[in-house]
Amino acid sequence: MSTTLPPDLPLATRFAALVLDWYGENARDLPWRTPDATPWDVLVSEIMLQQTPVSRVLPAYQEWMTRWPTPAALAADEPGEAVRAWGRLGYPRRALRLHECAVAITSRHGGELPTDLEALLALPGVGAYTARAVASFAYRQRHAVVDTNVRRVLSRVVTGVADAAPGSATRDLALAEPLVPTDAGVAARYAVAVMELGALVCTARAPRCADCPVVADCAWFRAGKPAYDGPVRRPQGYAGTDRQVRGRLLAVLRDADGPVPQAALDVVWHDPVQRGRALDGLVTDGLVDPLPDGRYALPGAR
DNA sequence: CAGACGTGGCT
DNA sequence: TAGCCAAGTCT
Repeated sequence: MSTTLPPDLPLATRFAALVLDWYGENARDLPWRTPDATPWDVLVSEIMLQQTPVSRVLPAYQEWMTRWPTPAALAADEPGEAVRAWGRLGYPRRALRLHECAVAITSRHGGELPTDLEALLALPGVGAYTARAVASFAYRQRHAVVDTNVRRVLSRVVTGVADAAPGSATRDLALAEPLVPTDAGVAARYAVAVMELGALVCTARAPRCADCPVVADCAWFRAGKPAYDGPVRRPQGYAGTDRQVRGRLLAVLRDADGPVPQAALDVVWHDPVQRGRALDGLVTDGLVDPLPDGRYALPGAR
């Protein structure tokens, strides 16, 4: 990567210009980024991409959008079908919330995604990141859009630290805001560009600094790429947890054509106490419906 | 604010 | 191999 930008430009100006230029040549061709992508397309992709890699989202996304191209289409179907189509993307509550989103959008917003941040934030499963992502990517508004990629990039470039400490959304936005270009359209392209840089170059594991367009402005690189020495992140353990049991229980229901007997669920985990707790949790979350006859099913229309 | 919440690929 | 990591949100 090379640049001929004057080195005396303010960091914010240089950073945005360099990242935008890089994005122009290195952006991936993803279906939710096409010019004809609707706000609904953007929202569905954002929800699916929460904690889930692009490679796994791609096939599920294509199938989902073919089946439910509009919020009204999804709202007209049963929530259990959304959970089933979610497949093995993980965190299936997202499927349920996406269905709730579709219902809310259809009933309260005439079937169109709202355009203002407050209304977006009010939708189920839409938080500080996703609301700004939709407002920016779909409506070309000017917002600081901060996800884990952006947090890492800014931590390195601006703060000079290898990784963002677990922090508040307020602090993240304060760090990101000064770098956002003034013009809304430019800001929207900048938002996706910084994320892309974090996803492809300024990665968590083995950053490709040699290919980075802003390496000359990176405080972390200039400091010799010191190792992260901040607060230790909590372990992410999975084996043996309720989450694993929930996953197995739900997989049985996803793969079944209809309601299943208790016995079909009992075989997936040896410990009846943990199994019962996990099943109760799924019912509480609305991911599983206990039927009057003792069987269990994915949530129906009710 | 810390912890819960899935899943699979990569090092 | 075991652990790390992936476009977060909710409580």
